[in-house]
Amino acid sequence: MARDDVIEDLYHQLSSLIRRSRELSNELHPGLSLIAHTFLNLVESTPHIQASDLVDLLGLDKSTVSRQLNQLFDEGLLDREGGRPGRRGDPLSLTSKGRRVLAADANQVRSQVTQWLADWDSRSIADFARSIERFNASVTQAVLA
Amino acid sequence: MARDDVIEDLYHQLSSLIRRSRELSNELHPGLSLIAHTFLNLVESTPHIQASDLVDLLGLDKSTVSRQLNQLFDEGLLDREGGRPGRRGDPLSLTSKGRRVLAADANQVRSQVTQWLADWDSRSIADFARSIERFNASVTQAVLA
DNA sequence: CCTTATAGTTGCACAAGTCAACTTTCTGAG
DNA sequence: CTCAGAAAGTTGACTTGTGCAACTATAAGG
Repeated sequence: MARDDVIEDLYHQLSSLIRRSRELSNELHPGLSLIAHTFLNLVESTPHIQASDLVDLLGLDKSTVSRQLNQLFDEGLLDREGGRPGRRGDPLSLTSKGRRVLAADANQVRSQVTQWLADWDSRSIADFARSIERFNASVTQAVLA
Repeated sequence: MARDDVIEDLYHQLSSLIRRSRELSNELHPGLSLIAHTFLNLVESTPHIQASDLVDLLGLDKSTVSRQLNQLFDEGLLDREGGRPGRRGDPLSLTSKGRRVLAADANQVRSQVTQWLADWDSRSIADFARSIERFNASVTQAVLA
């Protein structure tokens, strides 16, 4: 297969995947949205993370991050250490409810994905994950360049 | 690595990819949206395709398809053979402008992806595409079951 | 202290989707 | 043949995630 065709093919597969992403999200997270899960996950795994870090890490607009965070505050999943909205550089942390919800969600994700991939051997899954990672890195690099 | 960890890892990679999908789309299609590209592509490659086929093929709501199509009509990229809006089962086709725009866009996509994947060998790209395809199929199968 | 750069918030707009209600248009049973 | 009901499309109201720009509050350095 010529390189152009290989690339064309990848593009089509990628498109399908992306088009289905909303559906995947819904299946995966009956409770949390993908973006909420991502936020909670980052907060859990990154001590002293603050809003602006999320902006950088996720490449989102600060307004998006602000609103998303406020929603998580309102739902009682996240804590603004110090509790003062608008306070610059205030470290974020999970509430115990947040920890619970995130754990439950992660569980759900794991079992859902496990079900999807029932007939994949672990090697193929790992290879797939590596490919995506490499792809993400390639794109990042190309965009920065 | 335990299977759970492999799966967890895949999930994270998948999440990153999905989160970036909007960005990817924008890079890829300065002109057409991903969804518009998909529509035009399907219409081009499927003789006598009609709106309801798009609904089935893409798993979208008919209202979404209807609006999307009408936008493409308005932009003069698509033809409703017979020109009667609302007519059931009316076959869709590209206008010459549509054909032109699609070709240009496909070109742009190809060169953009080629640039991203500059240091991948074709084999890896093909493998990646196969993995996504398999993944999509696995999900479909699991959802149907 | 006061100025200024920056973090966070808010208003406005938009794209893509859903759902449900409605309108057309076909079609098949009588 | 006709007309009732199924299917295809359209439309309206709403949701979610996003960006941009203008604004406000805050921290920090001279």
